[in-house]
Parts: sequence; C-alpha cells; structure tokens
Amino acid sequence: MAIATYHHGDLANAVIAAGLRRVRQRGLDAVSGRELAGAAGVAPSAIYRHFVNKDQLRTAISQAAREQLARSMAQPAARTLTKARAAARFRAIGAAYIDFALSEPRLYAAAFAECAPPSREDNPSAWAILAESLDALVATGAMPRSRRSGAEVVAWSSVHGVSTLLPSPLPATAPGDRKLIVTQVLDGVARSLEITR
Amino acid sequence: MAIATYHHGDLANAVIAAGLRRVRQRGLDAVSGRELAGAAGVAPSAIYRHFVNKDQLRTAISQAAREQLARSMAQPAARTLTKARAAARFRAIGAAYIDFALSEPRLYAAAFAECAPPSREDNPSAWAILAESLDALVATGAMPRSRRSGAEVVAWSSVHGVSTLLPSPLPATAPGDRKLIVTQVLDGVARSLEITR
DNA sequence: CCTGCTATGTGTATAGTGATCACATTAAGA
DNA sequence: TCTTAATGTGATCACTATACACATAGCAGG
Repeated sequence: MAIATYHHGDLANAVIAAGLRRVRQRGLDAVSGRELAGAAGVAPSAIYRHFVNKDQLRTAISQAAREQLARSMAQPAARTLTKARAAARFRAIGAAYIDFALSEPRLYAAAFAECAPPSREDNPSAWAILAESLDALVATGAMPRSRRSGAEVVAWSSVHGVSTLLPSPLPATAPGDRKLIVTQVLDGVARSLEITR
Repeated sequence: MAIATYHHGDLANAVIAAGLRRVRQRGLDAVSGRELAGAAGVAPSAIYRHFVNKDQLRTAISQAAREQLARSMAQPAARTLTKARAAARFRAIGAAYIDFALSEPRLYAAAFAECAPPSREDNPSAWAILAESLDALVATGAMPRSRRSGAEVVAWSSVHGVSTLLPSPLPATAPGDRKLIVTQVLDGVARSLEITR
C-alpha cells in the first residue's frame, strides 16, 4: 500500500491478518478492535462496517487460525498406496497437528477458542484430510474396516488432547520427554485403531 | 450473612464463588470484577485487596473449577481389588471426567482456560486419582506393567480431547451418538493401554 | 461527462471496564 | 485502652466496545 486512500480496499482481511499477528504474540484475549484498526491505518469504528461484533471478529480470527492449522496438516499423498505408506501418512498428519500446537501455542489456542467452535462443516479441510487418510488405511488393509466408523473422533481426541495438555499443564517436560510423549500417544492411537504396517 | 458489616470477612472466597456462578451461566470471559464485587456487596476496588490482578482472579476461579472437576472424578475404590473392578473404576473415572465436561461446559472450559494451566503439582488430586487407578490396573494384572509408564498422559489426552471436542466442534451429534462416541473413545484407551478384564 | 446511489471510512459520544490512590473503618493484639 | 495493620470506599484515569450522524469515493446508468 503506497498512497493512503480514503477507502482501504480490503479492510476485513487486513484486520484479520493483523489480528493473527497479535494473537501469535499475546493471545486472542489481547486483541482490541482499536489496535487492529490502527494497525490497518483506519479509524476504530471502521471495523464495524465489516464485523457486526467484536465476537464476530474473534470468530473470524479463530477461523483463520483453524485454516492455518489445516494447511499445516496437509501431507503429500503417496502415489502408490501401500500399507506402510498409508500408516506413515496417518501418523505424519497427527504429528503435524501436534507440531503446530507446540510451535504456535497461542494460535492453536485461538483456533479452538470457545467463541468459535469448529465443526465438520465449518472446517472441512482438516476433517477431510483425516478422513481421507483413514480411508487409505482401510483400503490398504492397514486398519480393519470394523474400526473405521468413528475413527476420526478417536484419533482426533487423542491428538487434540495431547496437543492441549503438552504446552500448558505439563510444561515441565523437557523437549526429549515431549517427543517421547508424542510418540507414545501416536502409538496408542495406532494400537487403539488396530493399525498395522 | 445478616447485618452488613464494613469488613466482609471472607471476600476472596465470596468473589470466587460468585465468579463460578457467573462462569456457569456466561463463561469465564463474561466475568467482570465490578460485577463480582457487587454480588459480594462490596465496592469494586475492594477486590484488589485480595487479588493483585484480574488475571490472578481468573486464575483463582479457574483453579476452583479444576477442583470441582477433580471432586467429580473421585470414585469409590473397591475394597477387594480384582481385575474387573480395577478396569471398571478406571473407566468410571474417565466417564466422570467426560460427564463433567458435557454437563458443565463453561465450567470445564474455564478449568482449562489458557490463563491458568493446571499441572501435576497444581492439581494433584485429579492426577493422583488417575495415577492410583492405573497402579491398581497393574497390581491386579489388568494392564501389563510395560504400559504403565506415561499411561497418565495417554489416557488423559484421549479423555480430555473428546471432552473438548464433543460439546463444541461436534455439537450436531445426538445424545445417543454422544454416548457411542464416549464408549468408543474409552474402549480405544483400554485397547491402547492393553487393559483386559 | 455528469449524477446520484451505495459501500465504506471519520469523528464524536456513551457506557462499562481494569486499575490506582488517598482516605475511612475496623479487628486484633500490646 | 491505644496502636497498628488489614480491609473496604470513592474518586479518578485510561482504555475499550459500540452507536450514530456525517464525509468520501467508487461505480452504474443516463
């Protein structure tokens, strides 16, 4: 943006981007509309042309954070599907999820802030990525078909749980211990879903 | 409290109690110091004699919520320990945790609000309850000793994950489906830890 | 090119919030 | 009883969300 124009042109996205920056540094609770407006070079009240509420603004930021999480979960699908590759990809998706939570804790927290719960419809990409990798497990015979139903929730629960618990309630753990815990949880998921390779 | 005295006598606890009431209705973000002071029949600034910060106040409320959760997890220990009883108790603890999250969603969210992460030291009772039930599983031979190390995190992750995901991201599920999901996750934990009965 | 319509940004105002501080009141112990 | 430290009060400040009347400009149809 060079010369200041009266009309911003893309204020909504600029505000969300500024919000994400703020969230990474200080967390979702620290974002104030005035500050984001200032960062976008605009008067505080201008925001209300694009968001009815501060809550809606928070929701939009949260949604954007969820999209970043989903992007980081995207793993290259192997061309030739084998049991081992399907299992490895499934595991990599879980590891990516946990990695995101550990490397961007505030963004991760914002993504699951109470204000804006994600749902299957709301967040199709992440859910789809997981579902697809589970289908591949069944297709390659790495997981019994009988375990397929509800497997998304079982897998997501474990991964989400450890992602939430690792940074805050169990912060005393050394990086090495962390890695061990992650491995243990991912192994547990595999055992729980009877995944073999 | 009958006659209004200048000195309240137990303001800190009164404020926390009012805060918990507020949290149950509107969530942790909706609590304002002024309101809690009003509920306790005291001037807004009086709170600062007992909490240095609003953040500390939130932390105290969050801690109180965690204590309620731990209380609801307390399950009667059987006198004569059998494999089946140890397994049942372990499962009941997990189910109680999930029940609490579903019946008091705002309280549960407040308990794990980012401001005040619980830790092993901070919240000994819940951790101790879980650890003890795991020890009982090993003692009765319901779980191989090789799976004991780190089992707390594995179990807690799954249970915490589904507790967090069920109310908000997957709210479309019918009560019956919920029950099925809970069963599936608890079964998964048992399989993951190789618990038999 | 003009003319108006509509989306978008500005400035000001209101009410509620966290926080501070000097001061008032009281409980408890010397 | 007197003193002192703990606790509550009231006034005050800076900041925030939000509403509203007004200003500006992009754009469509003549």
